[in-house]
Amino acid sequence: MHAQAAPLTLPSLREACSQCNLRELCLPMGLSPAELDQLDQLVHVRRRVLRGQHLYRCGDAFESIYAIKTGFFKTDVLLEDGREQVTGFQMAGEILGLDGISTEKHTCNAIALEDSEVCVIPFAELEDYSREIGALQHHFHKVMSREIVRDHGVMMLLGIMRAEERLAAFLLNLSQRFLARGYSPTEFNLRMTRNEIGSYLGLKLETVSRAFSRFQDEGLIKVHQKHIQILDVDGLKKLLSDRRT
Amino acid sequence: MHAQAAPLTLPSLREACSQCNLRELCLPMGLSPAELDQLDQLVHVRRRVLRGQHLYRCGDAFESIYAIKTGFFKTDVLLEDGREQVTGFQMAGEILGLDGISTEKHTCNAIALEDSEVCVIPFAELEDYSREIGALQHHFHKVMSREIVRDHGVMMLLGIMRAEERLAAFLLNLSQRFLARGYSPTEFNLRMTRNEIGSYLGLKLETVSRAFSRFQDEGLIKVHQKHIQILDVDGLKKLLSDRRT
DNA sequence: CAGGAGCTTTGATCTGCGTCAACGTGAACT
DNA sequence: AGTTCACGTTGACGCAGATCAAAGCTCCTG
Repeated sequence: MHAQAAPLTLPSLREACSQCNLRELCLPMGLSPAELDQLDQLVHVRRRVLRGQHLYRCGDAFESIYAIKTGFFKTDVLLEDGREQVTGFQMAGEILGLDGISTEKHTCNAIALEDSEVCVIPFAELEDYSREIGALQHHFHKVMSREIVRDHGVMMLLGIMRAEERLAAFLLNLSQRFLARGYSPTEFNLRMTRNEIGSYLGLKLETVSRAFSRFQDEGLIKVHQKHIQILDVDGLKKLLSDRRT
Repeated sequence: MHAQAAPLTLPSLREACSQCNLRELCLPMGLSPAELDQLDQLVHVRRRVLRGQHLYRCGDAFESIYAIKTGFFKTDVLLEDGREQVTGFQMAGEILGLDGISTEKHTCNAIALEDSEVCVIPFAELEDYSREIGALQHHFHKVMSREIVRDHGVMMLLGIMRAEERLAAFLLNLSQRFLARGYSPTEFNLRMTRNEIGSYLGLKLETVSRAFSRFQDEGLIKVHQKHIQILDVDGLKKLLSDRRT
């Protein structure tokens, strides 16, 4: 079927949830120290996924969800004719695989955009722990709900925004997520190609490229290939609210 | 704030989950009779929502999710400038309000498209019962996951399909859902306007209207105002696969 | 049953983004 | 240092769907 990195059993608990610096962004958010110790039992396998490799594919049996420890992913759905809809970009602390719960098969592909490492969370066990730890149960529900809200945001992008609004919203969203992870919100490297951005935003790569150039001409950002510097956050935000009728 | 129908305490258990004819579509799906009896304790308020009224609004505090007992809803997000993105249409047996879990505020509006009745499911209590009834917990997770998968489908509609493909997909989706509820999959009344369909599909109402007319000219459907008759299901399906490059 | 409001249909025209094409750029090889 | 290849930029042109406009249909209300 498909090449899959060998699962990696944890040699120690040094990197267990309780010690992980992502714990306040990730699934263990808001758990007490005692509860956190319980959670350390849950995550006992980690998996390395090299750039370009699939973490899972559409149609794969669903058994686990994944928390990104390091790296960057995209999820996409492919049509028979080869067209691709990128449904999201995920970074450290975010959860992958929630789509598989409903049918017990994954319904999209998850592909690493850089060398990455994920914590494998066996779903049946997560449900067991959730029944014991109310805070975990509740937080997991929040994670799923957040994904639904995020999807609604993407629908708005795709349904009612024009090209430049979409790209501005995209940049601002990345910016915030980098900030939340302690990185610069104004200067970062894109991990995805123009084509992937376009596929996410419902645009062609040429349109994405032109919009980047336009933003640069207007002094909103500085772009050099994948390197982005945001010079005028408010200017970008204004693009979102200043919508022509 | 906003007008709200008075909650309706159940006078009897005649319409409790265990007796409800939607139980195999709705939250109680797959529960044992004993578990079903437990669930009857959970749903003790029902609410009537007249056509055009809001079940909840964006910004309202989140306390409950809702199972549609009868009727038809839309959910939407409004932009300051008045533009609307319809994020979904919901019918009997489907669950509303999952978006509110993440922030404890609703992030969209839910509006009845016909006089409707919903079962109010206090969310904190649902979580309590979920911790006791594994099958309920698991099914609730499936419901949330299904919503995520559905959203991905909408992204594909909006991101990569052309106008007629979107409308065909929309009609086929409605058709299946009516079938699952024991109604004719080939003849039904739309509860939403052309404008609402357009807003859902990322199209203008004129484009929706034209696409309906074209489908009719091609003998795929018969349309008269809100009444739809599907004459050639396979023809509609073919529209989805026969995508031009 | 007249008048009007809301929705739908249809035609004419416009435009934002897609498409096609050519060229530029940088990183990873030899 | 030169070659290659994937990715990005830019320009010219075309088209799907938006916009503008007008008229028709249905169902309400007085």
